[in-house]
Amino acid sequence: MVDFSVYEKLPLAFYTNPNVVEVAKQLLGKYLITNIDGNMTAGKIVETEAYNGRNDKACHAYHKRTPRTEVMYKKGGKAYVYLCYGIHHLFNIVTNEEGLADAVLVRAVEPMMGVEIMQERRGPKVKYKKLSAGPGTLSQALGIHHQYNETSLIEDTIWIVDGNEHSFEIEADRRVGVDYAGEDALRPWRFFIKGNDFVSVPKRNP
DNA sequence: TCTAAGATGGGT
DNA sequence: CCCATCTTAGAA
Repeated sequence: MVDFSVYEKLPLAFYTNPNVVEVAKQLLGKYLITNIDGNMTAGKIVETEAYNGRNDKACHAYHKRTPRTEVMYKKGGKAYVYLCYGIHHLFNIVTNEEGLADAVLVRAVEPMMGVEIMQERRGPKVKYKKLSAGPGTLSQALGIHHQYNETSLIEDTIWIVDGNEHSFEIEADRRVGVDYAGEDALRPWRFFIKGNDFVSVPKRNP
């Protein structure tokens, strides 16, 4: 079992980066940790998507500030968790400075710690490789509910550490499920670790 | 007020 | 392929 206490929590400056696409790539290989209901669980981030509030129609905050998207306008380093299809709680990381609404959707993690807890949360019939291989399932596995919207990632409920993993290749492809965004749906803003078993959707053939 | 649609996932 | 399930945003 890995001792995560030796790793440093990512500082606020990591999240206030004005380039959300860069942050989405940098998040790959980092460990997302939660301490919820007295249970510590962690997963390696293996798939992310970047969303830009100013030039990207796929972003919930594109040219509009509403109660739901308000958190994205805050300073980077907070969680944006929203309910999708009335069922799934999708976890995003708010980035950029206050007033600039960018976020990174975490689409998949590889279980690293608390696997028994994750299995318990997901149910007994779920196979290991399906524990956290998707944006809805990883939230369930890590215990992230939309009540954690606006949670600071600099505190001790949900946070991210740098495990100094660099031995992987990054692949890029279109984002999933954003066809409504027209030409912006074509942007290659989904990033994932090549060959990782927990990536939710394989790369399209070019 | 009313309603359509949604950054999904699991089952047939 | 079908559908669960409910908030949100935008229309009326």
